[in-house]
Amino acid sequence: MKIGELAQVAQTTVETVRYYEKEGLLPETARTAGNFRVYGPDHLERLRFIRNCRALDMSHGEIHTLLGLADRPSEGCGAINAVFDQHIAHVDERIRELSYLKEQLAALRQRCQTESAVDACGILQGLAAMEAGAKPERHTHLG
Amino acid sequence: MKIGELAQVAQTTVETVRYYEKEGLLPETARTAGNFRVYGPDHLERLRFIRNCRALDMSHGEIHTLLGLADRPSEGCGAINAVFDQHIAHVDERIRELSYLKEQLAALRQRCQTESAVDACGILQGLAAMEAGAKPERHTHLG
DNA sequence: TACGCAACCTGAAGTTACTATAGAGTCAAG
DNA sequence: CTTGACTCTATAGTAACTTCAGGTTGCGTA
Repeated sequence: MKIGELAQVAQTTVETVRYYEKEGLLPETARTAGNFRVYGPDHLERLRFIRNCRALDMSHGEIHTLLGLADRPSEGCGAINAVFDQHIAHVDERIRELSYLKEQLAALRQRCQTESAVDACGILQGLAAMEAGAKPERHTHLG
Repeated sequence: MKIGELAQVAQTTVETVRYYEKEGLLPETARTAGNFRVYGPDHLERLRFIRNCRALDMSHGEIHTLLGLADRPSEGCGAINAVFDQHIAHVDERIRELSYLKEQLAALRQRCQTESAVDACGILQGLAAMEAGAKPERHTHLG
């Protein structure tokens, strides 16, 4: 099949497929006489794998590692589990960060329940007065 | 004061300050004879405000809107509350998304508790078999 | 056979909020 | 007068794409 069909059955876009090829997540394919990319079932399976990893918010680096490990079946899956566990830790940490943000936001929101004048707006006052301190280091690639 | 001191007291970096100026979040300043930027207390207050908004993961767009509203005190703070509420909704939505991800990840992780061979690794099988479907539309700028 | 149109090709630029680097100028102290 | 810290501008890099410009290919049809 050609790239358009591949993209469609894998629920993604043509541009994304070409991008994955350029990034080395998908291998370069054979071409037709007219220079169109030709794909088979293996490519589809790999693309589905990648899209599923992305749906779980894994980074390209993590996916690349996973694909490499899957291609070397001799090594057992301990390393795979490790990548996975680390990713779960990333998600957990981001959830904790956002929950903390939500608390702060809720506290600020409390400060302006009425349609008052801007000078008296508790939210603006709060935003000006907050002491944020240095930003915490990122341990996750999740935004 | 000069840019280094400003950055230090606002807990950020010189590069970030210059970047905010270029983006229009901070106004252009007066310069010394030697072309160094000169800042006063107003600049510091505005920079602190911006950093606090960023600590709450607001986008530059949101901050720009907020600053604009704060500069026009006539209009009351209803619009400010609206920006704020929408941002809270963003954070909420992202927490829900990540919680769902976490469930899926935990379910996959269940499938490989042992140090088995890669061929039998339940995680890889799960990643290949998942039906992710089209990616949900983003209603938030949070990653 | 010629035409139109959808699908394909490459390469480059835009997105967000910075961070990092290069190369040059300024200024106060010793 | 030199050293070193600080500042300046402009440019490129980050992640994971998306968008765009400008040009082929290939199929259906008149």
